[in-house]
Amino acid sequence: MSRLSFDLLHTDGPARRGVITTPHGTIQTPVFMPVGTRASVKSLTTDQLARLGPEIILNNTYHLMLRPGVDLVEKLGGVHRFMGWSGSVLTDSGGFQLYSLASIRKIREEGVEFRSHIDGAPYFMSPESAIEIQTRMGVDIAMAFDECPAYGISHAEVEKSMLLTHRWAKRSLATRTTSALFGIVQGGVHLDLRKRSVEEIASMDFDGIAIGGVSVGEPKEEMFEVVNHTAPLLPADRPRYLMGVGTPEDLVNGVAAGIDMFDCVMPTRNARNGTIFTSEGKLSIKNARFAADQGPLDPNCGCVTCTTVSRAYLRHLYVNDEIAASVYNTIHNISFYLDLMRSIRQAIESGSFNTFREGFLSRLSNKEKS
RNA sequence: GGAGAGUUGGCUGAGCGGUCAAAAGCAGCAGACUGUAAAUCUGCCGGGCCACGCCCUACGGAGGUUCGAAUCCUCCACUCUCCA
Repeated sequence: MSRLSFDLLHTDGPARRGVITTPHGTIQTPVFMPVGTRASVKSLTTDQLARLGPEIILNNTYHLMLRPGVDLVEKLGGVHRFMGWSGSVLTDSGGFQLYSLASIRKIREEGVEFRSHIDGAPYFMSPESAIEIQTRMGVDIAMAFDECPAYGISHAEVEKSMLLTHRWAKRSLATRTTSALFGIVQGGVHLDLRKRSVEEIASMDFDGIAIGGVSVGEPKEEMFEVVNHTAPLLPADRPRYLMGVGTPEDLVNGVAAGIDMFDCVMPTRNARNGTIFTSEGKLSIKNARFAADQGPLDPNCGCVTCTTVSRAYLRHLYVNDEIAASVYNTIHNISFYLDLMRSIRQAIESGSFNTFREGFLSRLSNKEKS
């Protein structure tokens, strides 16, 4: 009973089509994982989420550690049972919060002193405790505890941070037991550091490898310079996970670089903020021009939202702060992302990924112009 | 019939001689969001321009005082409260 297995089914150039197997089922890759930070994909019930068909979602160690706390989650049977979710769960280790909550933490060699963003209470997280927490919560895939450096700091500082991430990676791995564990490559936008980081992380026995430290404010060209440079260096026999990415275009481009897994808050957060992803580009449902638009959000979408309600109704819900606006929009955006990944997988299987990609990107750029 | 309070930009509502095209909130319009401190945040919001400066029209209406008025005075209109 291995923690995790990965089978590479097809390749189409650098693009890969595979299957990950966890104790909670199989995951067809390339995959997009909806983010459910606090054991909830915001604005959806677990049932609503399940109907959309994702095979794996994210939770967050830091947030669940603060509330409701690991002891309780463990006592209640782990995150799956806690939220009534039967698919796979990957947890971020809390490493990203070293970046997003930089003002309320102090990093040391042993680990990090956090202040809870909720009540200011002090917490300490180490690589060991981060992995232990994730394991006790019963997640399928845990992430190594890493430091995600901010964009714009010096090469020397990024290197120092990267080396800490490497040392923490070893300690994370030494703590692995039942949950699968992914290592995280860092190195900022510096290609030499990325290469060194891959060499270090890939030499360890992780169940998968992630590229972290992107989409932290760097220009998109730099992000893809890093991804295009780093992904090909990763071992082919393990899943490759690009953390925190991204837009629909980013997913397509990421797959083209050889990435297997993605996660991003964008479809869920943007849904709550009124931005809708469609086959014709994104739109803001707040716009006055949709006030009397009887059409669906996306004419090419078969989701519950698109098959039952109009843009006019969705705008009305949004403008009136109705909770249903978030629900409908989230259902659609997640559906759109999952459909996109399905199309990508089919394209790889049929050896037409490049054609698919070119068509997809040119369709979007045409929309930008018009 | 008597006494008092009030009338400000789409709405609520500050301002009470210059620094006021007029606070703030709401509404409206648009934008951002990438391992979620986010159902959040940002910008615009009288009109016009040869726009980081100028012109026009504006604080119930009409006059007046003043170098200068949304702010002071007079009259008019309307609204509200209290006493008969």
